[in-house]
Amino acid sequence: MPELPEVETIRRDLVSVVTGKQITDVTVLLPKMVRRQGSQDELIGRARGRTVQRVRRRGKSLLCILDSLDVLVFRLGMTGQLLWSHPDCLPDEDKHTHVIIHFEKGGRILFRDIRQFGEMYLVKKGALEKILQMGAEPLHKSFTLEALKKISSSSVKIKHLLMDQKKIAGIGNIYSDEILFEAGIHPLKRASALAGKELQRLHHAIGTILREAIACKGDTLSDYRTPFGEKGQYQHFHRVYQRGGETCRRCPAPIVRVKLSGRSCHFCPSCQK
DNA sequence: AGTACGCCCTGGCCGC
DNA sequence: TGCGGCCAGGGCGTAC
Repeated sequence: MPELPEVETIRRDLVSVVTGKQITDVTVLLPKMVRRQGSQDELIGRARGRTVQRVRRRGKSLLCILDSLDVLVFRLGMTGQLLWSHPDCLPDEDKHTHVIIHFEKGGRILFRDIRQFGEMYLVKKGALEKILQMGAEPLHKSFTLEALKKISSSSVKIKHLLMDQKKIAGIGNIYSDEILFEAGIHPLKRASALAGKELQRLHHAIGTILREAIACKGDTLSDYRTPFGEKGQYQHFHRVYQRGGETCRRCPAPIVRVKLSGRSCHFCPSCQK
């Protein structure tokens, strides 16, 4: 479940190996992973021979900006991985490897995805924001308390608001639970009902939790790996996520788990009001 | 406008 | 040992 901290970790690793490198070919093993293109051949044709100028991230999407000003977009869904493979350092492709980006001198990015919820596509740089339709970048300096206040005017549950990619980009089920615990806010509370102090705590918690998780190289509950095959470490620091029934880290109450439109939601009923 | 649910999909886990 | 059934859920489409 790569969320912002995991994708940011992937980005930081990939920057060092693909920046300035030429894409020599693209192998598509599972065509449905390539979306929005007229055909997979169109994507292959436009990517082949181009050089990666920059590797960026927007929300949970990883972006490779090519010298043609085409952008190669990867969305990893639940179980997507971008693994760096080189003649001197495995891994090799397997049945879950759906696309391979070949680089000069033998380097490859393997796009693996066990559940196949991910996707990739190529888009003109100028059309990127319109197609992504993403909200604020929570770690960007433009994401001020005022910006959060504006977003929070709706009456949706705050847990849903945090996970709404059109409002705030990059937060998923794990980090929304962790952020709300850190802020001491009940996940079912209406966004518009949050007091000024609560919004302040929420704004602070978003930055704190996401930065903490990036420092841990993300969260490996099952499938997530960095491009170099490392696991993240943030799972060892969960306050609430997947701790249903266990004791709260701040008080004697047990962590509660509820279902919220098909998603699990964890919180401390005593610390989060 | 908000909410719920099914769909896509695989592997892990449980009970028999 | 194996097999059916259920669960996990990001994002999207649809229904209420």
